[in-house]
Amino acid sequence: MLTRDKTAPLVEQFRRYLRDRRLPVTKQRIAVAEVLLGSEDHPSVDLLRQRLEAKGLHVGTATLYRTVDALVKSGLVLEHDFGDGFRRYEPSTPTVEHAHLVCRRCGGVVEFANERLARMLRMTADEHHFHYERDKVEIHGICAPCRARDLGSAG
Amino acid sequence: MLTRDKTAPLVEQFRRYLRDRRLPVTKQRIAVAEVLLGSEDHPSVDLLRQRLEAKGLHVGTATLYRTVDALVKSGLVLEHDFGDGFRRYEPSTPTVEHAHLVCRRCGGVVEFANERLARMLRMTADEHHFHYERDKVEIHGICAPCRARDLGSAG
DNA sequence: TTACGTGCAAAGGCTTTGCAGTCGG
DNA sequence: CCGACTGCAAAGCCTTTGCACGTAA
Repeated sequence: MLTRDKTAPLVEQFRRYLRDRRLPVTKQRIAVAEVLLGSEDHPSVDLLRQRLEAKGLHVGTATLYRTVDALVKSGLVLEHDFGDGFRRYEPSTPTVEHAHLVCRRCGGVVEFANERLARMLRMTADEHHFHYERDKVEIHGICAPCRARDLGSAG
Repeated sequence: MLTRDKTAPLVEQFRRYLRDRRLPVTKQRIAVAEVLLGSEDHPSVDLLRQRLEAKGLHVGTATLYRTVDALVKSGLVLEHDFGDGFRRYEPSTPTVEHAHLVCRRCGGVVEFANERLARMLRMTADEHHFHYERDKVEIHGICAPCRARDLGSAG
């Protein structure tokens, strides 16, 4: 399966991360890693739980949160807060800088990459003698499908 | 007092906003509006409560949250979530586009304006057939004073 | 074996809601 | 007067913590 091909090496990296600091590689941790690192969207902890459940895997809430934390600390996963009242996560693809288009109608998130934008932000940080660590760029509004739906029904 | 001069008209706008939709102009609402619209930083609800208390004004939690909501809906106040676990607010100054530099050491927030950045984001939204409503740009890292402190104590 | 993980349930922190009493217009 | 507001307290939601038991190495 093609998806497996992309996910497996990431899970392997997580295994290494755990081994390197002499932390046990448990089935729960691997289950969470596989589901999250194999996600192509921005799932919340609750959504991850649902996906695990769907695969017949039950992982306790605390373990789920703790494992997601570990994945974030390992650098393999990015944490987001789009203002939904909960956090969302995504596998981090270190080479591609990207920001998010967040639709307030359907809650959908589309990614976009922009080199110039990234450079501009680093420059700005420099200008303010601010040590850049990371940035967050979001555009909030209505996505194309939702716009079309609006036009279809109301206009 | 000079600060008063900037705040008063904003409070007046809020009064109008309330009157326009036949909502009561209560002393609590005006108290919250004065403190929030007069803030030059990004206070949380809890900080607003402290500032009100300091002025000898007690406003119930629910009322405080509801009034802040009203101020956000009126467009006079912007809501932020910098990932502290709570929301922060600031008077919106519609003419000045600005983004935030958030220090993860001291929690301080510095604003910066960037026309080009703003234009670029609108363009990006367009390219994705996304209806732009607002954006959120944050740079996270360590601010100059905290960097200096680090260098001073750690070498 | 032993340190760390796991799951459950309880606690926490911020925010919202329900309701009796109160007040602006 | 009436509809909306206020304050308190309780509930809600996501997340973290405490603890007895289990498991990777």
